[in-house]
Amino acid sequence: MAAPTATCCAPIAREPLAETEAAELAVLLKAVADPVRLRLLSMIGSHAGGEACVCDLTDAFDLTAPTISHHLKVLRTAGLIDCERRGTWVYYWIVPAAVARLGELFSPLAEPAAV
Amino acid sequence: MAAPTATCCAPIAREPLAETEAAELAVLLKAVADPVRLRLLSMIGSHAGGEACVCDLTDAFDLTAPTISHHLKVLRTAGLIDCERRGTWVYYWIVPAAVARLGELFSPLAEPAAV
DNA sequence: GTGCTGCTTAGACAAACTTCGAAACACGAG
DNA sequence: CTCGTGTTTCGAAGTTTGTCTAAGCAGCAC
Repeated sequence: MAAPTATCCAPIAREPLAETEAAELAVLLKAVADPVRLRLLSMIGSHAGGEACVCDLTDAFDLTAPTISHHLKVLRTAGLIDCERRGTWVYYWIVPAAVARLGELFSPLAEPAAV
Repeated sequence: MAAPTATCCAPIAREPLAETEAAELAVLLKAVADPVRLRLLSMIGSHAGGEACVCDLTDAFDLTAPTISHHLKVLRTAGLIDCERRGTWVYYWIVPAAVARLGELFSPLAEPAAV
């Protein structure tokens, strides 16, 4: 930390991800790094009208309702989806800005690394 | 499970993520859903020449060498990075195709949900 | 060959995550 | 108001993950 060894290779010229930002993005990624939540997100996103109610989502899985509710809460806490109660049912929809941030994250890394 | 209630909303017209594919993508996402691995990936990707040696990566963290090696192995197992030993040191670089797949995953969901 | 440095593997443990069952809350119907 | 349905919250098991120490393998210097 104090004195670089200077025997290996050049130090990192540009450190694109600070420790704080990495932790913040990891929370976002961890929210989608689960098969159930990934499918939930895609179901909500591909649903006609851009909204899906919990009952539809629950029926699509072999999981109990509390489990689905928990996963939805994780996605909502991460800011990836939002919800509203309309009468008996609760409807969920995607927050495009948050999802777009994930997509943009990997764009610069996907290129073949310029000098 | 057996009989759909048919009282709530329309069934999902298009289910974009099959159970198998979701599980496969979750493995990929879980590999980057960690602050340390996220920073490792960005460090390797932003390093001059597109390659980074382990000694540089280890020095940048307050973690022991085995821990860094473990995280690198997770990224390598996921196919996101590759490595080669050249003499004393081991060099890592990014596999652009694998990273690009992550970026493309969120593109259709980031749009404001067509009808 | 012997010793030193760099990196990985193996095993162990604490923390976090996923899932469940039971209970509580919200809303409409009668 | 009371009841039934839909959804969330509350604890509690079982599993996975992140980190460490100790040990092993690979290559350079002498």
